[in-house]
Amino acid sequence: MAGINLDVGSNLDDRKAAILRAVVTEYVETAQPVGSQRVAQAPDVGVSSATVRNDMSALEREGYLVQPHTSAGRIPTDKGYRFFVDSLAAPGRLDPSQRHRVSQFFTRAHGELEQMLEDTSKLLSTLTDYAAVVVGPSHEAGRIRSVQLVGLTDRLALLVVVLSDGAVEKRSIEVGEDTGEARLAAATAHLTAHLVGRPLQDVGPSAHGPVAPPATGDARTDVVVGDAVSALATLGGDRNEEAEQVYVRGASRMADAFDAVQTVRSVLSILEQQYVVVTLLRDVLDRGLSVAIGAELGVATLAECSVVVAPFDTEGEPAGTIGVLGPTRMNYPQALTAVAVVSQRLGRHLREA
Amino acid sequence: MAGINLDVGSNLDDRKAAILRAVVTEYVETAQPVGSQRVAQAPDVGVSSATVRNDMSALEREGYLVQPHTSAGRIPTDKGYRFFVDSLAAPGRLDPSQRHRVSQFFTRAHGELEQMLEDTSKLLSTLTDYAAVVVGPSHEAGRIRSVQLVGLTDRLALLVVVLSDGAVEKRSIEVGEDTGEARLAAATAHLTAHLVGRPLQDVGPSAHGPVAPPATGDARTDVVVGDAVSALATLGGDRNEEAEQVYVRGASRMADAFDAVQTVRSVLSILEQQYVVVTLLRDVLDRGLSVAIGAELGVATLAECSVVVAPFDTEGEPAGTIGVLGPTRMNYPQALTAVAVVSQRLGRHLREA
DNA sequence: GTTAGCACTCGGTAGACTCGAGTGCCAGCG
DNA sequence: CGCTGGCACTCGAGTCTACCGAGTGCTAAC
Repeated sequence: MAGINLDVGSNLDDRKAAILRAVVTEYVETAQPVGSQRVAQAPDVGVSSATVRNDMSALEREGYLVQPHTSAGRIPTDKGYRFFVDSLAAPGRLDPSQRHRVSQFFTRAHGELEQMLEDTSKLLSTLTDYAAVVVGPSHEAGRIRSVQLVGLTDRLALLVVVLSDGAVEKRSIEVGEDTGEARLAAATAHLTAHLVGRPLQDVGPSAHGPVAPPATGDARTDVVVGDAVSALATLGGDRNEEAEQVYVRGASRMADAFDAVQTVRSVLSILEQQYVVVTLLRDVLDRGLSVAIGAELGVATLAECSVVVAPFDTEGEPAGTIGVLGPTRMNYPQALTAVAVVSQRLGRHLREA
Repeated sequence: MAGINLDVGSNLDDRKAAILRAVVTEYVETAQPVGSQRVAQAPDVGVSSATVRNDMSALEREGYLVQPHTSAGRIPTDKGYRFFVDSLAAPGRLDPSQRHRVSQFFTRAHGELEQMLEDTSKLLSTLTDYAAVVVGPSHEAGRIRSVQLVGLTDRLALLVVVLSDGAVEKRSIEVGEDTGEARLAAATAHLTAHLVGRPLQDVGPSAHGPVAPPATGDARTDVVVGDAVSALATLGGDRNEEAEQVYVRGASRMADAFDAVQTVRSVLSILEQQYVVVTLLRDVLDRGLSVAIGAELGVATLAECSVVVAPFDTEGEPAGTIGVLGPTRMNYPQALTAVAVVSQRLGRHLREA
């Protein structure tokens, strides 16, 4: 009956929670270890520094805080940040100037999806002052909407495929010298007749499983068609693996976030590996999180980084992911609202376009 | 008659030149100010350290070297690097392991131009350990090879344009709800008939100058055609300004090159502005240079950087530019050969593809 | 349970000192 | 005459010490 706060590591005293919040807030702002005195001055901590000291040493024992050295202030651990983030209310509103910027951006926005996603990444990066990532829709389920062979030179033709989601892919194929426009047109017609409407995945070099169109009756045309189908197959293959559109912007801002050049270097080099970044975001979402902090990311070189993510969707369907990568010492409330607002508006914008 | 080396700033004594070269080489390697003793040990400087000292102080007077502090070794100035670079023989050969890597790369290389250029940028970056830039061909002179309207949804169609150089561009346009496949096909046929073969630039909204196709006789089809032409016009516009394909890779390597985080930050932020990077490379080439050193770049924040560039061409025609951005303290011989070799092989590869 | 007070810790800074790499200059040598 | 060995000098970097003060943990009092 007496002890309300005997549980270790899960729930905290109201006061301890307030103290922890104060430490996080202060540390995020100043990047300096926070002392009891300063915490005692925080508005929603109505006790003396001595009391704060007691609670802080308890918080340290419970793993929420650490001291860089004896007799220095404290800084939050990953666990401390985690508590802080979990205790945040629903994302608030952006400050007016940022709201304005976001509005401007989305009312002025135009153009193709790719451009849109890239610009969104830039926007998010400037809003938060961290690196931003936007992952576009994966086309896995795309159906072929149009197939066309366009002659470029005597021996070179371009296969252009339009998928149902508006993506356009191309692949050049070599053709025999005597392949005129007529034959290309015939091949195009043949491909169109047999492949439009099918999922890209289904197309492959006949034999086993994947669909290939039947012979046309003209041997040379068949060769062209065959080459085109092979090209289509490689296209389908490519897309499954890693062909998601990824836009990482504002990586340079990571240089401000850390003062060890070595850290900057390793973080940047991660950001250059798009595949890793995508996996990272996906993992976080798969775990049902919207924030991953330090070691939670599971990447050693990102031990000092956190990620804030949100999916966006267009017509009810999940369409992609946006996220922010910053130091663990991140302004989480700000980042969370920025990510939430942008993902929402992006989805809406795409739905309307 | 007597004084052979009275000219200041242009030609140097053989010995002074050797000394300067030694300083540059040594400094590039160690990043430490170079003392007379060490220079005296260099193979092609056959004099004592005292003599070297005299020459070094002369070189300092002439602006090729500076002392960070009295009684420290010397480091090269931009002018010193410039002399060093100008005195280099024609680019040599890569070391065997790198030759191997380049060969591997180009024999295995396949796929579309864009992918090729991006990969080349990565290659160049790993070869040199600096940031690499590849600027693809600008399509300014591209002629329209194919125009096609593909229906995506009831009210959305995609305009797909193939240009003579193999580039594919798309733009979505809104259409009336009752625009069926038939009407799109009609519009496509009409556009094809009137626009294929024309330069993209020439296409515009009728009135003045630019070409627009005549009316079809069907009002609703004309609307679609009109919209498509407008979209084409914006496409042409976009491309002129900044639509060059730019691939900057290996930016993270800049973090190793400097130890001031501030410098890293500003260099990275330049690299993120593709437009600036492209302009930079173009300027260097326009000046007829293949290397620009420090202040020569004309960008204050790149005072500690140098650039090595080379154009590459496909069929005699200049097709693009590749380059490397590193610290002024750069391994110029290495970078020069890497850039030369890669630009040459890239050109050859594209010609053959 | 909270607070004021106090002794204690220890990182960071400033000053004194040393060490040594590197210089400039000079006198002597070939 | 140009090169070289020698020498006095400079000055940054590293080491050591002392000191200050922010911050702590503990204890005794409220």
